[in-house]
Amino acid sequence: MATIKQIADLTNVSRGTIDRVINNRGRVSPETEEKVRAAIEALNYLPNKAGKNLAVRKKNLRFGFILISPNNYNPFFLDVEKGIKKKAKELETFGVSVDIRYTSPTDASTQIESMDYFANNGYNGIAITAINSHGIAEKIREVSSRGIPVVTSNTDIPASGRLAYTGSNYYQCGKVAANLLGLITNGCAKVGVITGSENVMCITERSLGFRDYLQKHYPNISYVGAATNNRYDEIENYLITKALLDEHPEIDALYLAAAGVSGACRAVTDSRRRITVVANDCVSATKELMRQEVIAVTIDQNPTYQGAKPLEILFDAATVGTAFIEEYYYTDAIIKVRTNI
Amino acid sequence: MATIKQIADLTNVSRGTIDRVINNRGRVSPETEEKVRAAIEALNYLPNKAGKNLAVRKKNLRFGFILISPNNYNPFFLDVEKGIKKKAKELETFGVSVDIRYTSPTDASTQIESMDYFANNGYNGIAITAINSHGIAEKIREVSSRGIPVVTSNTDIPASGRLAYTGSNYYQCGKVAANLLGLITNGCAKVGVITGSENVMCITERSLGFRDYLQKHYPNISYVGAATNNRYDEIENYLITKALLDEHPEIDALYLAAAGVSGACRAVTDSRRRITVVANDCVSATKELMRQEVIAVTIDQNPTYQGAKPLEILFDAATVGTAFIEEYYYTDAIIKVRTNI
DNA sequence: TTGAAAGCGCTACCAA
DNA sequence: TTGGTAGCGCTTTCAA
Repeated sequence: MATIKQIADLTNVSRGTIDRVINNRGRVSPETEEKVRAAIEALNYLPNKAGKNLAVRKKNLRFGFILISPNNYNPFFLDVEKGIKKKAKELETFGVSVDIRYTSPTDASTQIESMDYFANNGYNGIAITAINSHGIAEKIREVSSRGIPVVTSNTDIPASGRLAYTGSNYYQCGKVAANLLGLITNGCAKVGVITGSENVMCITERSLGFRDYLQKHYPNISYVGAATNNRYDEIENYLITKALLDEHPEIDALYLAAAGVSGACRAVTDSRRRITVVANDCVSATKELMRQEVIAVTIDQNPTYQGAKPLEILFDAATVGTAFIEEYYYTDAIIKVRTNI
Repeated sequence: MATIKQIADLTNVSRGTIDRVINNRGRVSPETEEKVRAAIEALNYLPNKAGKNLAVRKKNLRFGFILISPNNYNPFFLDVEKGIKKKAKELETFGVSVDIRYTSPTDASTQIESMDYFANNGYNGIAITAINSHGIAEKIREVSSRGIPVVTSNTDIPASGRLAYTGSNYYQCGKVAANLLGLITNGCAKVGVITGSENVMCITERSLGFRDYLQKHYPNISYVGAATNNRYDEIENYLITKALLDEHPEIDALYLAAAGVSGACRAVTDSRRRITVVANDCVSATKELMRQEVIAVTIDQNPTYQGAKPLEILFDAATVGTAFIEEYYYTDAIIKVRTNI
């Protein structure tokens, strides 16, 4: 509970100099630095957040968020957007402003362009739902090296110099889905999987976790086949699901590893077969389908957190520094059934 | 984003007076008050949290938490305690200190005594995992009317003048448990329920939600019978569960509505029958039993939140005031299976 | 009833 | 390289 002032009194060094030592701003002689550090140690100094929060107003921090457009592509990002806006309001009181730029989930160039825009216009940090592309990785590296921290959200690009990742542990989500499918089918089923483009959603990871867990724990659940949707399109999803079900009349369970639940579920209800459906995420269409008992259970991934947390991380990085920031902020695998949506 | 200073400049009234108006401290003439309120409206003034947080240090706030002892009675409260300690550390930076007093889950007098202790020793707010007793309700009313806000946690006493409640919506938890039991048993089972003392855990609410949902949605699940444990004792729980299972050999599903999973599950494994077990909470014994696939699924209630949130509410009440504080802060019904614990 | 000023802890700036 | 000072927004105290 020591303060900078107390350290100043103890060491007979001015508060400004103490500040320079604490925040490694340089321009301090080795002797005074050592003296100050000793006092910091002795008094067990910890920076006071309230003080910092007040002083940071003068910096007029600005953060940019590059987000897959929820309206044009994937409604999942609606809740991410909610999280962004809520946190942005919260940060207003600290003089922080937040701007969002929306991009396509497939076109890396719009994301790169937005990165440049934020980086070249004085923004102090960037969050991005990053497309899995080499160009993005390079751009993140460049921006980071210019001293602008970047946080990935929802989709990670590990080897890019980004400060942190917030989002799902996709492999685990797949395992949880398999776990539930096993419980619901009493460990006996013929299962099909509907997957999607691997550009954004790390769907391969989910499918992998799903298959691994089934293989290990449920010998009587057989993996019949998978269908892949490479477009962001409910109709395409309907068609590939229908084709899979037609081709495999024995399928009695379905794992929807990607977005596009409406199309897939329409094919399920059209088939008039009794199929246990396990999905991911919890957009409004999913909620409705759970109420209708078409989808039995879904694995959600806390989208509002994925919007809010990156901004919190960037704010912390700008105030208390990057020392205490971890690399991974995984969201829980949140199980939803019709009674807890 | 207006500040008190800006309002002062606009109205030619001093900052102290503005403060008196904003916080209703009185001693302001009607004319100036009106003038100030108009300016507040016009500039859309919102108090700045960072400023308040800094100034509040001088108050040296102290909060008391009255907690059912996790070590002597129910390990569930271990995680509540964790939440308390984490938030207490966080609040240290604002000059706040937090003290915990532990009580029995059955003896109301120790809780009343602790309430008096906190109230008579200058504490600025009290959180309590309240026993359902008339004496407690009266004491909460008394303390509240003395201007010390009280927040109930885990167990509510609505008609007591308490400021807010944080914790489970027990009825909903019961519904979720029934929902899952229905899914896992494919809507066909003979179910028994193990309940416990209704003093603390609102177990009646859970059982009610459970039965209501089964009745409404699963006509082929029959409710065979219930056993009640009135002691906080694993052995008692073992004995009553064993008795229930012996009495009803047809039981193939069990809902553990109360604490005491070890005893109940021992009776289940001893029986060598295949029984689908749905539990509540996620203490370490529960986790282990899920790994062993004795318990299929459990409904958790975010105990750390139940420790942290009451302190946050008391802090907000002491800084920004009680105007924006809601009455109910329900925790989600968190579904846990072996892959997401 | 009102105003002026100090102070909460930290940071930034200018002067030395 | 260091010190002094003003200021972030709010509260409190003392004086008028």
